[in-house]
Amino acid sequence: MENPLARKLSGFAAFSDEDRGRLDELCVRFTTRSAGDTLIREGASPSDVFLLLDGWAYRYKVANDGGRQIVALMIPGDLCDIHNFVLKRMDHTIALLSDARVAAIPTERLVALMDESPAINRALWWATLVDEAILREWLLNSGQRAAYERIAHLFCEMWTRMRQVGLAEEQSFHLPLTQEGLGDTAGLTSVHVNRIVQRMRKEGLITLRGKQLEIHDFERLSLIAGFDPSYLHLSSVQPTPAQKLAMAG
Amino acid sequence: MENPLARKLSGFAAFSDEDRGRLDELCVRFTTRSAGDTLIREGASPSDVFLLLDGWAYRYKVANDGGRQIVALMIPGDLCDIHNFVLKRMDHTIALLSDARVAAIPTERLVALMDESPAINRALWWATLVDEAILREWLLNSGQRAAYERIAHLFCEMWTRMRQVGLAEEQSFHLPLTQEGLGDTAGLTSVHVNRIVQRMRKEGLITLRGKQLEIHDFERLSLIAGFDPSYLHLSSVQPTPAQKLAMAG
DNA sequence: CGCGGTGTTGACTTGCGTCAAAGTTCGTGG
DNA sequence: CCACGAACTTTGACGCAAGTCAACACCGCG
Repeated sequence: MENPLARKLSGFAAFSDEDRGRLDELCVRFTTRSAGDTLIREGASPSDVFLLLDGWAYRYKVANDGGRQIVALMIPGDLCDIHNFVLKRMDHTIALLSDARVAAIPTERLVALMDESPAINRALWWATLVDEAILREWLLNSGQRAAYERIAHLFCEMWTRMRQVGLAEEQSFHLPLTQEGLGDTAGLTSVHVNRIVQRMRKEGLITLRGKQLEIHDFERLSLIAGFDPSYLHLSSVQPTPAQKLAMAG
Repeated sequence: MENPLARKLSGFAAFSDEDRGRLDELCVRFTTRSAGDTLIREGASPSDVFLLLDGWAYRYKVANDGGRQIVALMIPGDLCDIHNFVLKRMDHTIALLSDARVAAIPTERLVALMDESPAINRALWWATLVDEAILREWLLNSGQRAAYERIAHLFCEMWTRMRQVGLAEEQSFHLPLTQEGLGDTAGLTSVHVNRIVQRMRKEGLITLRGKQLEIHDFERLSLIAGFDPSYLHLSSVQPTPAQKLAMAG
């Protein structure tokens, strides 16, 4: 499967050949950008919507005291900002975690596409609402879970999402985040993230080396995290260990 | 102004008389519910979208250990779940914080409306994207701000939103949240919320009594919170003290 | 081969949680 | 109109998870 957008959206629904063609068309013109590049800055009013073809990006906001909060992680197939077809100003910044190929889609093109195809329109709603659902889960993560569980949850989510777009192995995937990046995502210090990663290693749960994360025991990890993938709203998901446990108990 | 949905959406754009009529039509059939009632339960697949005409509601999720996280507060004019026209299962629960009047709009009606009127379609996208923007700000709040700032930020946001729909006085508004509710929203214990509220009182910032919040010094409060309302994407907002400071410095 | 960005470790501090007991407010029914 | 109980608020003593600071080690890259 070539087109990562189609691959992602097909987690929600199937498309006609015609729609398939329209989606493919969006991906043909792209540029290559390097890790660390800022795609869209807070306050800007971009006229393009960016589509990640390859590599990782992230949204972040900064607090008054300079603390950075990563509010979303984006992987291939994710649209960087549908927002801008309605909202005038970006309320956060988007930057790249790794080198990436990025397609810039003129906003009008996307709007036209939603008019042309009800299926695509619906699929874009789906993608937006899933992003929102992920934010809710992250808020639960930040507000209610201890650091150890939080990191476990983040690992489970990213493995599941990478899996869905065909970019994760059975046990491992590329995770281009430093420990500081993990901290900024989970609302923790890099020092504390380090201690947690150490502990996960000691307990045989994971290997994390050179931006490659290997999960040795996904079942145990998801139990620790209280991870239940239903918030990702994928059309077909297996029940997780946590769910099975809930059903049994 | 009668219709709270129209009042809210007009924070984004003006509507033709025809669209105005369509929006009014949505509000005619409503039921009255009491504080504490659950509107939609996690896991359900509702066939109606609820519109809050009156009173407050909230979305929440619970963690494995029983901790409750409030992931959204809803005030009159807010739509409880556009989600369900695309997503099959609710990933969170919606309940009432106060007695409320609620209009149930059949999902198909809403979908039809979006087809009939591009302006309404756009406005609903706007409302959804603003909800998402609020979630991002809450995540920043939870992840990066200290407890005192967090509560201050919550107060600033809710005053601003209540103001926008015409339900806040110059200095005060009805806030039907217990201190435990504030805690579940901000990721804090009710005990700690209490200590913070005490401190805010001592510093002359607020009066909080019997679900009525009075903000004596919004400017100071928003400076403490680092509150910048631009994430609410209202069409016309005054620059805040925090913004003025940033511009000056 | 050296440098900058990471990761690792230890000692120390602190904000917030926990537990537990009073105090207060409010709605309800006698 | 009062009495009662339930829900909410307040207070204090204490513990701990996570932050801070600082030094050092590692690793990959130019």
